[in-house]
Amino acid sequence: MTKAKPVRLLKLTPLDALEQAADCLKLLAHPHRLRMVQMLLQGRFAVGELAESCGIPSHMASEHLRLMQRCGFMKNEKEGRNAYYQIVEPHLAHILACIEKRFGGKKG
Amino acid sequence: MTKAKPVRLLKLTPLDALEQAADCLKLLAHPHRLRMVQMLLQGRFAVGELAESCGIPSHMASEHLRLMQRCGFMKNEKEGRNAYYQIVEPHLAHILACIEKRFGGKKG
DNA sequence: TTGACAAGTCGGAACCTCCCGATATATTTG
DNA sequence: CAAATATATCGGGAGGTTCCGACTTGTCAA
Repeated sequence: MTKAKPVRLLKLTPLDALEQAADCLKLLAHPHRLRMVQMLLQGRFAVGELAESCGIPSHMASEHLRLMQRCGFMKNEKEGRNAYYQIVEPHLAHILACIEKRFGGKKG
Repeated sequence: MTKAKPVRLLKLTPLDALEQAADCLKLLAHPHRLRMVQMLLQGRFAVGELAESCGIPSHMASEHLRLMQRCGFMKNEKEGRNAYYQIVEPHLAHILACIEKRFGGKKG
């Protein structure tokens, strides 16, 4: 026997799946995008409303939303001159819940 | 009354807390760091073992670990010429569970 | 049709992250 | 002591992200 590494019964996610996961987390890892996701999990909002709540110009909100739409987090519906976005990735609710639990879902 | 924005009873995390959250997520958003966290949630490992499992040189693992230590995710214990790392942020387990549920905790 | 408004797109500057080779420090072994 | 091993640190180049102003497109209202 050659040193016999103790393999300790690990459950490891393959690295290429972790790479996908990392890409999704990178997308979430932005305060304005987190705020938009948090709002959209609670209601229906147009780009301008999301932008105002983040304190950014609406063309930047539009870019953030486009990124999140591309990776399958959300879709949009046009209505007159407004565009309403909607979460379509169900796991976002779980992850946001984790984040809120750690970073002030409650008072402090 | 002036237009009376419908405030829709939203629960919003303040932007500065979301900024902290985003910083933590950025740190997690890397396939090798995710693998290391996943391993350390299941056992005790030295830098070299973590590095080997990620397929990277150990001095790079060391850097990743230092970043995660700085932000309070983990601490280390030296033992002879080895350094063993240990998760100290309890919420990492929850977030990793979310990630595994979405990105192949099981087979596919 | 004209003007105002909402949303989306484009190009570029500033900044940050990732990765690497080289080097440093500490510990054990001969 | 010198050599080997494990970990940590440093400097820099490549590539990516964020943000912004300027512009375009599409819609509604007068």
